Amino acid sequence: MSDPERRPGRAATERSTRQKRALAAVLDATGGFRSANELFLELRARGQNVGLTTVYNQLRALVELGEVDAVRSDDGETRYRRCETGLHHHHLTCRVCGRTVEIQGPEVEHWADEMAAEHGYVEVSHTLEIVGTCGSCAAGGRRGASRSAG
Amino acid sequence: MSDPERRPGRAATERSTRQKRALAAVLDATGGFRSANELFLELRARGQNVGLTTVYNQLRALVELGEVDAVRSDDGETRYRRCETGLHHHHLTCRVCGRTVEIQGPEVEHWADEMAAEHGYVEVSHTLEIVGTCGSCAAGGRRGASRSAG
DNA sequence: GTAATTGCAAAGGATTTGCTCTGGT
DNA sequence: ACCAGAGCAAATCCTTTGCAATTAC
Repeated sequence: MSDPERRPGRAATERSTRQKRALAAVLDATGGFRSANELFLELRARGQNVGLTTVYNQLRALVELGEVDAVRSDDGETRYRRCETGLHHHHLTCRVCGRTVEIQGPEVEHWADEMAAEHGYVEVSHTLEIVGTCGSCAAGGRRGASRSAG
Repeated sequence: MSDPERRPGRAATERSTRQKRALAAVLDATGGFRSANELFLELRARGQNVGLTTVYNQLRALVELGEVDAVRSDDGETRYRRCETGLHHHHLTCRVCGRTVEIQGPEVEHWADEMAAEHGYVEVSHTLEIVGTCGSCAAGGRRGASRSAG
């Protein structure tokens, strides 16, 4: 009995493998968010054949460990990127170009906890997403018509 | 050939139908976000049998028309709610029994706008969801739900 | 040696599309 | 009548799971 949360066959982070190292390298090399598939492709491009399943498994493990950030994009994909800070933070995303900025708000965290406590809620967690049009996109006169087909 | 954007068989908003009215009614009745399936089930509960496909089609059309807001939740579902043109409130939801409390936070609204402005973002909107375990549920059978991040 | 890990094949779940029938105007 | 709209069935897309083979330690 080691970890009651672990299911057989699913990845954890106990042993160092070629695949884990390769994925970590790609995550390090890319500053922004990437979908699991993009990471998978990038690994191939680097000559590191890592199974898509493994990419997903590792990504999930990393998210649980808080080492990677996961965000759902409008088209249904989950995009990942290495966390810049281990702290809890939120994202400010541009609805046109997708540029994302990590922001922190102690006030918000506090407010959320306070509200929850006030109503007798415990084990609270929250999600806050801010979407807007970034300066460049707003200036470029580009309409927010990035909404094309999926 | 009237609307070049429209594909055959897909819903628009030209004719009034029983289904559209039913969906609109449910959206009106529920202040918060609901998944397509929840709306579908709610319609059934009301004795209004509307196909799930139709719910999806209408929801999509409404989102495109800007009458409904769509947000992706962490578990992969898209949740919808009628757009409110005024100050919106947030929801504090119990992860066990689903009890929901409406809360308002002028500070948060302000903070979000401030953050966005600070980074040069305009036309900002945000979504905030707080999830926890309410008093009753915490007192009763507790679960080791480890939902984090957000 | 042995449990952790990989990754193919297949399953799953949400959402969309093909297509045909229904119904609003 | 005529075409927007409804909705079943099947297809898609992203992600997870079953499980046998592989590999780190």
